[in-house]
Amino acid sequence: MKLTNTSEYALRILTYMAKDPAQLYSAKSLVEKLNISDKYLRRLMTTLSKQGFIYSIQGREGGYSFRKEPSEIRLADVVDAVEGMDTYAGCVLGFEECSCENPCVMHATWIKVREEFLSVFTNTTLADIDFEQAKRY
Amino acid sequence: MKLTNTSEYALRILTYMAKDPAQLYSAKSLVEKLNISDKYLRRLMTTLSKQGFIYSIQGREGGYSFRKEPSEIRLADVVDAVEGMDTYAGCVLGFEECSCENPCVMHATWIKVREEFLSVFTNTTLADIDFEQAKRY
DNA sequence: ATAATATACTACTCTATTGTAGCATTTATT
DNA sequence: AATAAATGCTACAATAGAGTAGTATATTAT
Repeated sequence: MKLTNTSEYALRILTYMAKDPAQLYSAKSLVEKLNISDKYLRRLMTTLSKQGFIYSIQGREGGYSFRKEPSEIRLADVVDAVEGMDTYAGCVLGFEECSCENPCVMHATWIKVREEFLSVFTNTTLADIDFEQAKRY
Repeated sequence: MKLTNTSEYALRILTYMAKDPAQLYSAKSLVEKLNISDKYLRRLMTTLSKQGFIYSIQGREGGYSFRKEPSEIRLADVVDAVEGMDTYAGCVLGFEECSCENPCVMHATWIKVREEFLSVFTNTTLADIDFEQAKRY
């Protein structure tokens, strides 16, 4: 029950930006705040830009800002964009053919966990985050 | 929300064996049934043996059988033995210092998912599996 | 125009997981 | 004792994710 580092980074970045969504953020400022390596963050920002979450503005005084409203960005959308959600929707034992109609022995046990994950990640947007309760960023 | 392949394999093997827990299983029979490569399965069986879940009986007519009762093997124990549960207990954004006292912005959202996972995997043993409902194995 | 400052792109390296090959060891059967 | 059939071990190969380096491109201020 662990996202890839890349998904973690993407969520770190976008949740950080969502706290003040109108601002323009430079790669430099994000790197300093979020403890992600410079080059890797830049590459990820390009991905997030191409996926339509953010604008990237090149040149001096450039940076990144939201293209979509935070309320229109679900956590699952972010994960899906950078690593794909397919893995998270699959069988816990790794069987391709597993489904509710053709379940593996773990299916009934696992589905409770999987549904909770999918439910939280599809029903939570960047605008739903309670920034006040957090002691970080 | 995906286990490693190795964890998947370990659970495939042990849940399969748990359906008829008194039996002695050869590596060959497990490979044929469970679609795991021969060498990798053997290595994994040695790990599961060293971790105390199963006996391994060498020589002709050898094989593997349960050392612990299936009712004493929790799913979390299996995952912990082959890949460690630490990753699954951590912060969704990857912050080392994240906790309920010092939460990240995603903490409240993520904890619901994490607790469901930990609860299911620590409260389910190999004996709790409903083999009748499964259409596989 | 030029310099400064920002992002974009491509290719490479590093690391951990996963998978494979070959040989060694063990034990029952004959 | 020899053979056959099983597991054990060590080293290597393949792959994917993560991270790095260097160069190219774009834009603004002067």
